[in-house]
Amino acid sequence: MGKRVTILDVAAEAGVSRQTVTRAMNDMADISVSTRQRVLDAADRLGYRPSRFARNLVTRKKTNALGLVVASFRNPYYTDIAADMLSGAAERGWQVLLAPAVGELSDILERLSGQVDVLVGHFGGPEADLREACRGLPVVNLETVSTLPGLHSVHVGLEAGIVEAIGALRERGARRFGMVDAGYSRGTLGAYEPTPRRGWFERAVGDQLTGVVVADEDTISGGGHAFGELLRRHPDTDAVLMFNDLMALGAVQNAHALGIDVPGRVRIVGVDGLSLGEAVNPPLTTISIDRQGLASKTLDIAEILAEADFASIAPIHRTVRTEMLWRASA
Amino acid sequence: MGKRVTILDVAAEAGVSRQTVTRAMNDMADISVSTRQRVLDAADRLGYRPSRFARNLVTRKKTNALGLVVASFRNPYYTDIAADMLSGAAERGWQVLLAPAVGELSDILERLSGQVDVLVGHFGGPEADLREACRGLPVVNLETVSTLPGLHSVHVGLEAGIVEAIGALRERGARRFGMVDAGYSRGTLGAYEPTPRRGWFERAVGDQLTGVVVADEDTISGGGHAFGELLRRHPDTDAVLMFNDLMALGAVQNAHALGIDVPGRVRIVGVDGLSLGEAVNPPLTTISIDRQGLASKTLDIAEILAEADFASIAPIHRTVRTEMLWRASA
DNA sequence: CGACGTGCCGTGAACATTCACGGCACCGTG
DNA sequence: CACGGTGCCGTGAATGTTCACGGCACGTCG
Repeated sequence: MGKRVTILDVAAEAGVSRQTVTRAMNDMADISVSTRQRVLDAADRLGYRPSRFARNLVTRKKTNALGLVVASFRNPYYTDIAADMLSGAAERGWQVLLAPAVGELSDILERLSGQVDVLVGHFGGPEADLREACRGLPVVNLETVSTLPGLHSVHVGLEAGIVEAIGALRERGARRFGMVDAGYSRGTLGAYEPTPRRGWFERAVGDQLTGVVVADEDTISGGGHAFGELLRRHPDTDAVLMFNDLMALGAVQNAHALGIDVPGRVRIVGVDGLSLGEAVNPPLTTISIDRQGLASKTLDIAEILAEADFASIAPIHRTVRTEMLWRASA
Repeated sequence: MGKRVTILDVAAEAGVSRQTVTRAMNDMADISVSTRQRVLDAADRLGYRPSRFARNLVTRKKTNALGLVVASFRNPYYTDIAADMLSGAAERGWQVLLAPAVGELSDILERLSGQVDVLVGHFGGPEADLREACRGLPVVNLETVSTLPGLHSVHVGLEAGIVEAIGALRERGARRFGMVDAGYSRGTLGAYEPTPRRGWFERAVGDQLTGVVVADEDTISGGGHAFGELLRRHPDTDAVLMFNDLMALGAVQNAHALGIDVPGRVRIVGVDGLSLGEAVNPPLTTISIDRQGLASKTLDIAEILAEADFASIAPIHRTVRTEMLWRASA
């Protein structure tokens, strides 16, 4: 049951041929007004809707589809990127299929792989797994430089941004640096692995490091708690780099609750450049990531991949810059 | 150029038949290991990827696709809904195609209509337009009761929530009520049309109304400014309903900047139930909307629509309840 | 030696639609 | 009447893949 109603059913119902139904449905010429109406009525009566597969199969309009795996919908950073990706894709005539990053990577790819032409997302896991999971499907890895063939990437030049931020903080008098890192559960549960930005931070501050606290959660409250913990353990800290803006928001919030003057006693810097940072007191200073550039560069790569023969294509890598956004928290 | 590489090309390259290529690609039985490898190599060499259209055409697995039009990516309320919709859809084996609500409605629908089975979104415009724009495509209208056939809806019982909130505020001593409404540019640019929730609010407060200010922007800062304006014009206001949480965040923020005690002098209540409300000082009291319920009910309807014959189906309407979330701002 | 099962592979059909082309009736014109 | 043009409609072909089935070679067993 649930037999699909095809164009032939409509044709029979209206007493015409397939082609005439097509003409009626697609507002084409060579059909009389009465016939068109009769066909339309029949289609309506039967609830006919052309199969999108059969249609796209024959009129291969090359309507490209891009599969976007969103790391988290609870962090505006990712939804901003998704938004930019969506509007950019619409401009270029691309379709976007979205999937949340829940469950096993292989499951997600399983769902998407048959439906899209290019896969895009923040894939943290091992490259080999990723490459294996989607054989033949080109992948654009966001914020992760990949080396395997078939894996392209858009990288964020955050290291330079951190160096710049630390330098500027020094000019403003900061001498004792601390950081709140995010828990990176890559693989085994609860296993903490330092994030790349922690390494860049530690290299930048050198011996002026007071300490690093790893937050339990990649959230506002998680960042707030970790910030409090950091200052409890290292009270002499006078500048803190928060893993991202969301957590930095919690830090500013918690500093206010603890009666810690920002930026008087502690300067707080986030990463991302969320506009949400303007809504807090004091407004958040942040290393802003050009999310729009990230999206457009990704789409550039996607377009190249769609055009090319895919067989003979070397990994493409692009980089977006960061920019200091001095507000008031640092 | 750009000639698509089909299964026949791979078959020729590997010196086998179509079916053998299928067997190799889909990990099927009845194929020797060496042949499979040879086919896989050939496919890799040619960059072959099966046409998703042809595949889905023949194995009509009924992989339903849902078109989701997201009103705004800058408001967590909508991204929350999208997130719930996405994960719910994944569980039910649905595909989700996302489109941002930019440009003309007809353009958006034009892009999506050929690709999806059901359309879902916050469509504000006139029903007739909507109905016309997607003939034959079932639509689930979010937060708007629709009357035309083919237009189903999930409605939020916000009126009851507002009544409950006002009652509770009265019990807490509030006597002078104000509201910040959102500018609703439906149709002509800049034309303000009162939102439904303004009407519900005014009916609930009766003669205890001090005033209503319409915000320029549906944002944090827009809400903050409007809140300030409201208190400037009606200093005796002791309770304010903000159009949504995002704007309420701005109100709390601005109250702090203006030295207005919350909830001491003014009680502030938002609408939506965003977790973001916890991150501000004082935490935001809000009329929480069950976004997850909204998403799941929407998917329920979508499933019914996908099963049914569509022809003989009456408009389906569901309602989600609201729940007061007492935090500290009221 | 013949019958039968099994591993491996290939061919016709089907999926639902659109495109290209051809046909039929009708009308007007020379 | 012959001819060409036009409005309307229908038939073969094509799209790229999978499913159902059939065939061939080889080995085993009675």
